[in-house]
Amino acid sequence: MTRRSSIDSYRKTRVDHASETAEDYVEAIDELIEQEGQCRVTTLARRLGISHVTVSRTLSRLASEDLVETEPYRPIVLTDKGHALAAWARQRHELVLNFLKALGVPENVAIPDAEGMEHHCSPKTLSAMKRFLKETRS
Amino acid sequence: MTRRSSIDSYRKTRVDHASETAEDYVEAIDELIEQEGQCRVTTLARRLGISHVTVSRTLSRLASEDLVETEPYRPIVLTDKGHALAAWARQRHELVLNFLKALGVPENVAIPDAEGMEHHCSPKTLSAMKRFLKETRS
DNA sequence: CATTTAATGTAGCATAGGCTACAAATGGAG
DNA sequence: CTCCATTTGTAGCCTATGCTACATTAAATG
Ligand SMILES: [Mn+2]
Ligand SMILES: [Mn+2]
Ligand SMILES: [Mn+2]
Ligand SMILES: [Mn+2]
Repeated sequence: MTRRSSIDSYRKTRVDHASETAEDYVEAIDELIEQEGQCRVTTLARRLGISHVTVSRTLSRLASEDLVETEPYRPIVLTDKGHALAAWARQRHELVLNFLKALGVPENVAIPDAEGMEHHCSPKTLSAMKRFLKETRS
Repeated sequence: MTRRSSIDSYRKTRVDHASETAEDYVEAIDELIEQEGQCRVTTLARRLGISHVTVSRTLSRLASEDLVETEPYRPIVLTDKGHALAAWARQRHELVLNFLKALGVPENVAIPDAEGMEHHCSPKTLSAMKRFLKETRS
């Protein structure tokens, strides 16, 4: 039994990053549909702070992964799978953000930090955060 | 004043990721030098769980950023700048890990999660973690 | 010291995600 | 309906980071 913990940690982080784009996209799409009734490529690009070209290409990949459905010049639609992922990602994001705020991190720092941290929180870490929130609230 | 918070959060996360490789490399190099007296390409590749080819190429970039010094077939050396970054990264990593453990996350989950989360923790988030550790210890 | 093994480097390929410049489609105003 | 502004798509470029296959250098071993 060699020390393979570090290897596994780095691997896990790479895996987290591989799913990060998909999670952030479906999350943003879901929110935009909720807020504006539909999600267009340009709107999404503005929200993510990147060019519409990158968004368009990434959406093709997400479509091939059965997370979104796209038709030329039409609004972006989430598949059932995409919607489920979005719901999960939104819950997790909210939890991590609320946790940081409860820990005493100012909101203007907690918001950007949560955006990155959320993708690296395993179920047990999320549980610990929930526990902390419950204890703090009482 | 439009809602540009999301844009900035995504941007910040992309910036975090851009420095992540450098941070993890110098951190691992520093630890390997401490543990084994020197750091070789192969050893580093084993530790990171990637091929020696990727390590070798990435080291060229880090050398151009004045973080490491490399000579063909020689051990990897950290520059002063690289060593300073390593010291900072190690401190931060340890803090995040200890924080997660103090929060009640089992070590076998805290270790991999900390590896990714560390890169997204702003100074104020780190301060909040330190505060929590102090309060918990007492 | 010759030979084999291990370490390192190099060539070349792939994917993901940035970009600008330009082309084409859509939809609304006149 | 025509024309123009906006949206979307496409071509083509870049960097970072993964890989395998192979070449070369260094080190160990008999
Ligand atoms: Mn995110
Ligand atoms: Mn990350
Ligand atoms: Mn680290
Ligand atoms: Mn790390």
